[in-house]
Amino acid sequence: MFTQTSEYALRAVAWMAGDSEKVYTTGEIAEGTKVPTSYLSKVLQTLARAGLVRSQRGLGGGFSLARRPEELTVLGVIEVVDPLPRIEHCPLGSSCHAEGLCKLHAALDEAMSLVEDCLRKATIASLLSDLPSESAFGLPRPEGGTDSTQPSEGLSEDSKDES
Amino acid sequence: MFTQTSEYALRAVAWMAGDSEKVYTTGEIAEGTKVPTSYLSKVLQTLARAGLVRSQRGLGGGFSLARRPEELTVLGVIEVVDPLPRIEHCPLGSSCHAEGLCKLHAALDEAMSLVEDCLRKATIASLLSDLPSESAFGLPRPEGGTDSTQPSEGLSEDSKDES
DNA sequence: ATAAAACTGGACATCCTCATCCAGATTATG
DNA sequence: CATAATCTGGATGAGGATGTCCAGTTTTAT
Repeated sequence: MFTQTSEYALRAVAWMAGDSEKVYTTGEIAEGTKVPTSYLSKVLQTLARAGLVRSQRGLGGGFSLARRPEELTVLGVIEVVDPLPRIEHCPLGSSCHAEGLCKLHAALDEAMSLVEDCLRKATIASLLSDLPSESAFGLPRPEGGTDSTQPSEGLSEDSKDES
Repeated sequence: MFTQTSEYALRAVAWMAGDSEKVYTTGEIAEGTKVPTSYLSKVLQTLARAGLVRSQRGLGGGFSLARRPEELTVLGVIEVVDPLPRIEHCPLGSSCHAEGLCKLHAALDEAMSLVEDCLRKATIASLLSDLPSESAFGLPRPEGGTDSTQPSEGLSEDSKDES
């Protein structure tokens, strides 16, 4: 359904969101997510090029989330590494005089749109423990639940440079 | 999202449902659905083994639907050729002490379940013209929406041998 | 400056999906 | 029976997704 690569990317982002400010090395993320280290390296590069994570070379370097977990969605990560293949028009084109084929593809694409809607609503922040008793990690989870910040994924850059 | 093979199988079934009693040769189905003939041959074999279509060798032989279009669902065809990969449990298993990973996979699987629900409701019959003025095919579409006829897909055989 | 840590990017290996081809088996027709 | 039509099933190959490896570059610490 989703590609392995997408799933790896999501594991990495979700895991890094556990401490969304920290800088992790590839090896740390690989160990925490059980993703093959050298392959994860490629996936992280893709995420970095898309601006979802920041990369820092050299001693003490690594990867860190470029946005707050509330601003990241499951769909946004997927779209960066392996976009869902929407069916724009019947693959048989103009020659589709066949009975059900256009409707078939419309039905398949409708299912795809349900997936998109569902995963667009799922922010990375929503994946972290929302059980109030579970805040044993010192993470000052941004209060207020689904707050004012709109999950915006497609932006290539924004000017929030708080470093 | 869905595999090419699933999509081919669905094209074949949907196309054959245009005249659900007729016997089609592989070549006819391939031409009508724009699926590579020799690959379609494999796909039809899979459908035949699963009992969704009947195969008949020899001169005058070919493939025909083994069930009425109202009894076939999009999901049923998919499950036969390339089942949707549901995520039963977190792939990280017992070592998943990570924050969001279990919830991540739960979210992904929830999306999958939406797809299943959506495609289970979509019968092959529903892909044929359902414009009420368009009932030119003598198909008494099961009135009343979700009616009594249960789309039952997984059966390996049933005793409705009306030939 | 030097060394160590860490990402970057290209080359390469492996596996699976998609696709083709063909010899063989089955069936209808004359 | 002989022939043609048709499915069956195995061998084979192309291409992409997945995964590995390593030399090169950047950065920090001493």
